[in-house]
Amino acid sequence: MRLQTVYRRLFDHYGPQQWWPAETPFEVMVGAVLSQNTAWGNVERAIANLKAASALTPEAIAQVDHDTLAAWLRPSGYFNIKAKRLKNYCHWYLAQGGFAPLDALSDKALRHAVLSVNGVGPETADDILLYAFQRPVFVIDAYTRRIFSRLGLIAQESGYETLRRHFEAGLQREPRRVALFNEYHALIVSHAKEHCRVTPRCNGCPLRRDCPARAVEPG
DNA sequence: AACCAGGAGACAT
DNA sequence: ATGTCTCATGGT
Repeated sequence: MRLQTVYRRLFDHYGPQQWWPAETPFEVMVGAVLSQNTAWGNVERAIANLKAASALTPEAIAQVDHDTLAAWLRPSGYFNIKAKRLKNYCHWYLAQGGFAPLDALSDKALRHAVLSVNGVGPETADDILLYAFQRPVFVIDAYTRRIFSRLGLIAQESGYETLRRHFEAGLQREPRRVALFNEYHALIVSHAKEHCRVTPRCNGCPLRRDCPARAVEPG
């Protein structure tokens, strides 16, 4: 089955997703770090804390002391390490001069720059590139691996870069790649939450005709 | 009451 | 290059 076919089925079933759920590019960046291996609802609580403290700015996060920041981040889990990572990111972001100078970089240069921040790995970097900078990178996450390996379209043991290139190459000829990659990743997350968790819930799954996992829970 | 959630880094091998 | 640990809250 082609990647385009999976996309069409997901879109027809779930509709447009309107991602990323954030009001500004900087909020996307913060959410990208806080969402590492964490349920999104918990991320929202932490971001609400930052907003309530008027601290959802790179300056505020860079300047506040560790314990205060960690307390705001508490609901999103890993609050000590995420406080460090967020501070790392904000110090770097301010040192670069903020959004505009970074936005002037090429896709490749920007990705390399964002990845240089300690605490920003490949998925977090690609969240930031796609959803904050509108660059055509395909985000790979645990859901993507799970769904497409269950469909038999990828090997589960493939590394991040291998998978990213596979998706980007498979969708190379599509028009409006940024909008497509944006919507595709969001649809993957919505689909995983409803039907493709660790223990699959295949009843009503729009991909079940082609998914071997349906045998686990006949639907 | 285990299991899971929109990962990444440090470290050893 | 690849495998194992750690980090931690909140919902199911």
